[in-house]
Amino acid sequence: MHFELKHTDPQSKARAGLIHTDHGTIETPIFMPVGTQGTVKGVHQQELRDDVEAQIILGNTFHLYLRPGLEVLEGAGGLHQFIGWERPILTDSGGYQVYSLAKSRKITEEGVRFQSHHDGSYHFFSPERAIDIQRTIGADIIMAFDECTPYPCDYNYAKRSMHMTHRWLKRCISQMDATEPKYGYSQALFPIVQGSVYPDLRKESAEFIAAQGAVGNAIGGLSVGEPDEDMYSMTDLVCSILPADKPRYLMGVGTPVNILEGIALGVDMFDCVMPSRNARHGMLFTSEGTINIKNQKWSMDFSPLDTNGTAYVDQVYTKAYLHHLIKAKENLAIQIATIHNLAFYLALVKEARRRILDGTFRTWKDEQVKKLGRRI
RNA sequence: GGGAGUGUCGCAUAGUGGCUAUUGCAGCAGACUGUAAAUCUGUCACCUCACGGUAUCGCUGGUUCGAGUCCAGCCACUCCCA
Repeated sequence: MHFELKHTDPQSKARAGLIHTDHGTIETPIFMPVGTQGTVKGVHQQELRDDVEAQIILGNTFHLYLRPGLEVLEGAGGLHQFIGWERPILTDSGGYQVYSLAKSRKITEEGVRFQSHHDGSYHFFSPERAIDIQRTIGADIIMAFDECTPYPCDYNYAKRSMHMTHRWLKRCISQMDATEPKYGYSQALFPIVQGSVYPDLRKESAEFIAAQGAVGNAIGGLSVGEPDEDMYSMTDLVCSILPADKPRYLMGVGTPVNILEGIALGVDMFDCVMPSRNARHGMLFTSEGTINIKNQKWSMDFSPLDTNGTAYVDQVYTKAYLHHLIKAKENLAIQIATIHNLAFYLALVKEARRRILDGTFRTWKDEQVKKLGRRI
């Protein structure tokens, strides 16, 4: 994998580039739909490719390891083969589950013991194990095993955790060096900056991560409940330290506004469950702002889902129809809403890229931020 | 005509003498950020922005310190026998 920086916006810190992988090229800035269990919930792979126009999707090491398990994944010839997705895949290492499944795990220097929510069995994730599993899954980009700290997070805890994540990173790198890809194409390891919302910790972490010389770098531990201002200031600080010639991935972010602001600060890659999860819960992100399609007020609104939408569902289906489908708990409601939201996110970053390249990003971004944050 | 049974906030339910009438569904809203989430939370008799106030268990009486609960009459519905 290698990154080709095409242009940096002189009026902001936004960048446009290309990430070349063995499964194809990704245009940045990019949003990556989350497909934890080998599926972006509610969307067919063909729709993901042709309607959403996803260029890369995520999988999750912890969840795929628990089910279907490594035997199946290896037997299938890797995750791409297993799920019928020929474009790039990125896997999260399980570091987020250290945060989200805090009730059922125990952290030590050696690694993390998780208790399965399926059968109560115990599973130990070390940095080495996380790499081995990701070798078997076979994603193009794999993440270092880290601890995603919560918010708020005590300074001393954040500091100790960050140093442990750094030590774990060294072990991940060693394990990468000691192993080979299993399916004939290369895999790139991205390390992750931590440090909670503390500038001195973020600076130290970013410098440590930058020094590893990885082909791409990630910012973790944000969008866990902290104010947006903290997310932006930490992102800004970290981006100023991470190398400019490598892609920067802001993990778990975010709302359309978060993403535009992140792009303006120099972030190249984003992922978030928000467009897919919220779609299932009736929340639509549109060019005019967010709407809750479950609200009674849409029952007689026969206008298209999103007049400015680029996906076919935006023009073919009306708000009243989607309102009806979701109230009736029809599966099609989830499919339409998810395709819409993801297509909206992908169109947003595509337009951002175009604006960066033609020099109109900054003013366009400021206009969009005003519109997209609205509730209609 | 005779007999039996049932009436609880839109629907369905719990409640047979004691504190604020239970729960589910539907309805109306809200939340969701590297997915244990097609989930969760609130609200859901009436008035009030709210604090708070006023009611209510088919109807009317009665017994009782106290009635959704016991008694009587009436009304409605269901079932059985003619």
